[in-house]
Amino acid sequence: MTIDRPSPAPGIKEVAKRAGVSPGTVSNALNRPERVADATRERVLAAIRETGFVPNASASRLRALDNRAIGILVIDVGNLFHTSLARAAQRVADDRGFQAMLCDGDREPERMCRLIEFLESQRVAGVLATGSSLPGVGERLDALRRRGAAVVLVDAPTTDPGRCSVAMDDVHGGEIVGEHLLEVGRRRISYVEIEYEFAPFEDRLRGLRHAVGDRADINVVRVPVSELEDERVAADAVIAAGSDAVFCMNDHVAFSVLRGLQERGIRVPDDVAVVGYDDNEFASMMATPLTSVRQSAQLLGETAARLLLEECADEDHVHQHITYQPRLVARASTLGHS
Amino acid sequence: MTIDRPSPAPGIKEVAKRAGVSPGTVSNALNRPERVADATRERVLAAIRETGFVPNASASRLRALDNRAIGILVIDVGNLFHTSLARAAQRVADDRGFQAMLCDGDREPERMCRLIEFLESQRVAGVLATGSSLPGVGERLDALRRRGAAVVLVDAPTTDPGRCSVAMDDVHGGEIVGEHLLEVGRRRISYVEIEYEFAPFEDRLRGLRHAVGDRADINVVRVPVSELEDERVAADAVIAAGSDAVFCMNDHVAFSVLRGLQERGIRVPDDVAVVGYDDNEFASMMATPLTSVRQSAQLLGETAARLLLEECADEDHVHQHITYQPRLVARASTLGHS
DNA sequence: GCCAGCTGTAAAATCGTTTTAATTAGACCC
DNA sequence: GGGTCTAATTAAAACGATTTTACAGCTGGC
Repeated sequence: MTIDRPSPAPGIKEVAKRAGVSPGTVSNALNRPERVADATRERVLAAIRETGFVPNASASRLRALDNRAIGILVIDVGNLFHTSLARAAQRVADDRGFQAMLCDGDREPERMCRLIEFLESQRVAGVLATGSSLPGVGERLDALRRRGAAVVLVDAPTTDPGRCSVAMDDVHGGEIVGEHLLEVGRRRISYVEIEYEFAPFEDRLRGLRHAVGDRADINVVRVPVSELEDERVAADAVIAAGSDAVFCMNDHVAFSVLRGLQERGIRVPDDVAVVGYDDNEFASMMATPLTSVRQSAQLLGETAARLLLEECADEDHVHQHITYQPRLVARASTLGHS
Repeated sequence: MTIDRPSPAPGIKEVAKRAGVSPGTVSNALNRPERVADATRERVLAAIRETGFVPNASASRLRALDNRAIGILVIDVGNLFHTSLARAAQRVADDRGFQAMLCDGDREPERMCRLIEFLESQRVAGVLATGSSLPGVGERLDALRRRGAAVVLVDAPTTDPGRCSVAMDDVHGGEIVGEHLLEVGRRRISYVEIEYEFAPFEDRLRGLRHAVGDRADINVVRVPVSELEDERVAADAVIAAGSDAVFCMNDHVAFSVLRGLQERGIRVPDDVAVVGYDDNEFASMMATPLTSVRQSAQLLGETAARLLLEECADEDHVHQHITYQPRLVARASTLGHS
């Protein structure tokens, strides 16, 4: 038995020879069908099928002037919020014939910087980015933009006239949580966030402070990224502070706080009320359904992608800043069993 | 105020001119530092920093003989199992200096085929793929392999001598669920799967049938992909069949079945026991903690990536087939409140 | 002083496609 | 029948890097 040596990929020249035309015509048959006679086109397509030709994207992009590739950069694909955002954006890109490259920052700012550099090396037409307020990331995105790429920021409400942005109003998100916790009679609130310089998290805290004023004490707990897996760390800090409510900067953290509190025998919401953020698909399924702030990742992703592609296509595109308002979904983790 | 026109990306020639060397030397300074004098190298690196030069990846890949890029193809990044698998693989690639392109099939087999074609057009050195048993996907992967790319299959236990594979023993996974359900006294079992020709799902059913023999009735429920969002569809089918247990082919489906049953007032596990598959991070956090079959996505992803990169590097690499055994994690959804 | 051997750099070829400019072949009109 | 136009195709240049090949400048041994 002979092993079939991997044969090198057939190039446009082999296709041309087989179809009895020149390489240029093959390219035209694929990219500008109107320029080539129907009969020839048929012959070329047949030759492509027979040879299994798949164009070398590197060569195409090197010469072609229009570039139908974009990058989608998310902080953490393991986080459902980012996953749906990315996926919604990708669908939009797909529909319009753009190739989206999904990049996962894995919660590490320097990895995100490396990914932006990767996208720059790919010479993508544009980038849809989350996490622009993380250290170094914004600067790198600016450099990309100066190079001519379209950049749309998600999750960073900005008034930067040089680009588009789509965001949720995180300050308001924090406010409605504050109001809700006051309503259910809480006066000692812990705010749990990842130890991370990330603007939306700061905004949520600011909103919380603003809504609460001096009607409640606020205690801030910062969990190092490395200890995120250990649910007891955050829960213990909350217990130590003697809080009667916890506001977590996202649902994932809230879930682990819920579990940590449960392990310590703390009752939710009787002893401590818990609020999350994002209202992901699991919030309502928890043992104690989680009160959370709903923001539609899908809407954000779609809108951002639409703006990005518009900017990639239109030479004189007008930048926009869109801010959506989140809303509170109250459940048992603050209301008790009703 | 003047708007800075986006200046085109500086090329290797500008860098060369600024450093007072030839373009070839710039390339050598970056890719084969040992060939260039230290002083020259320093000058080149300085010029690169000053110009903000980022190599055009298309041009590099076009000429360069070694290709340090791989593709990671998952069926569904929205599914936590696939997310952790992809991420673990990506970390391995990262560590070894490979650029991984993450591709999300979005649960659509033809989208997966398009993505494989995309990876082929990128001329990646290898692909780590899930879902090879989906219609069309396997064929497309074969074509890719014939072209010379390394392909490692995850989630498809195969004895194909032409490539590596890493998988969980899904038949055994089905068996341990069957045994467990018999142990807790169930005799009318529904197996819920997505309407999808996917080998692992069939294997789990086969294992279930094998373990149960004629000691219990098995009823198969196939949910169309389109109705996955509606939790009542699967739950109602289970209720209609009069089952006292449901085995769902993954945790996501189990969660929605749990919710559907709850909406209908069915008690879990008193009326119906529920078992999932994957044992993802939320299984233990549900209102009724979910009995599930644990398989380490991380282990699969890491191992597969390691094999893939080994194959990309080694000319004469020996193919391996690794199968891991899953184990059952029993919780309240089959045991009741203990 | 000559030549071999070695280093570091430069010049030129190359990768596979797209684009531009040039060419050919008909068609049409007066 | 000559000239103009248009449509279809081809030949060749271009894209921006890497790789190969050639060359210049030293070193050191005889």
